[in-house]
Amino acid sequence: MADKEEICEITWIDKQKISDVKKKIKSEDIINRLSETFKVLGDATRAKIIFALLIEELCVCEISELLKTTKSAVSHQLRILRNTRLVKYRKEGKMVYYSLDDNHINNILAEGLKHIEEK
Amino acid sequence: MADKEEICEITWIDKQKISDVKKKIKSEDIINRLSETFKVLGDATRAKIIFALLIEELCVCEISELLKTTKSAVSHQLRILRNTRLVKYRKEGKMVYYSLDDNHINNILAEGLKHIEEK
DNA sequence: ATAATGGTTGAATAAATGTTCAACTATTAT
DNA sequence: ATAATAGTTGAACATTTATTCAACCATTAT
Repeated sequence: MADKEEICEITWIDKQKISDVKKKIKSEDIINRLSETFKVLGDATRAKIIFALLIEELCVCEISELLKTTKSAVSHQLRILRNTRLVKYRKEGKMVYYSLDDNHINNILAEGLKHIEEK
Repeated sequence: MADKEEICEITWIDKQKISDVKKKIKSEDIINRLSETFKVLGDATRAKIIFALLIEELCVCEISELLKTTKSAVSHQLRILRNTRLVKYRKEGKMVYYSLDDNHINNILAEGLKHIEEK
């Protein structure tokens, strides 16, 4: 009961709870990497790109036409999607065609949709 | 074939593709709301709070102790989680206990974990 | 070789975001 | 009533982040 004032008033129970949760919680590293992934999906432009690629592969020019933004902006966002292994690409002459590079994306999006459709 | 230069060189096919994707893609509104949800999960502090609440309900003081941050910072993030209906709370005396308020969170996180564990 | 087009990149700018700090409310104990 | 504690809130600050712009590379056509 030494440092009662430090962590709420219910010190003893509190310490039990805290250390219990600390043991059971996912590792800091995993949580950080997971939140990084969600952060990537958490931008409207990138989300639109992904939903478009869910339908079929597209080149940068087509994506920028679709989103009504510059090729540069699209390219910047595609780089982020590439780095997080969410999209892959193939070159065909001058064109670069992007497509999804993760089987789980569909499931992640589907679960997210359930949340927003619920309330 | 009027505005060939505007959208890549393969104008005709391009227009077909674009309008096809435009028809099939999820509505702007849904994509925006979905990316908003992912944005909430895309912050390390909020993600840690959620993973902690996944184990058991906790008061603000316990969460701040667990994350080694101020109660203020935690409270600010909890407000965001409240507004997006990811957590709920109950008051007990001076304490406010938070818990998860969405059955889908588990699934969303699980799908996200599959992605980061894959590569 | 030169021009034109698709795409990438880095720097700069503007907007969004997270934490801190101080002041505040609400509840409990003295 | 007063003090103490749990929690919330708004403003300020620093950091991050997305878009724009210009310059650049790569590929194809003339």
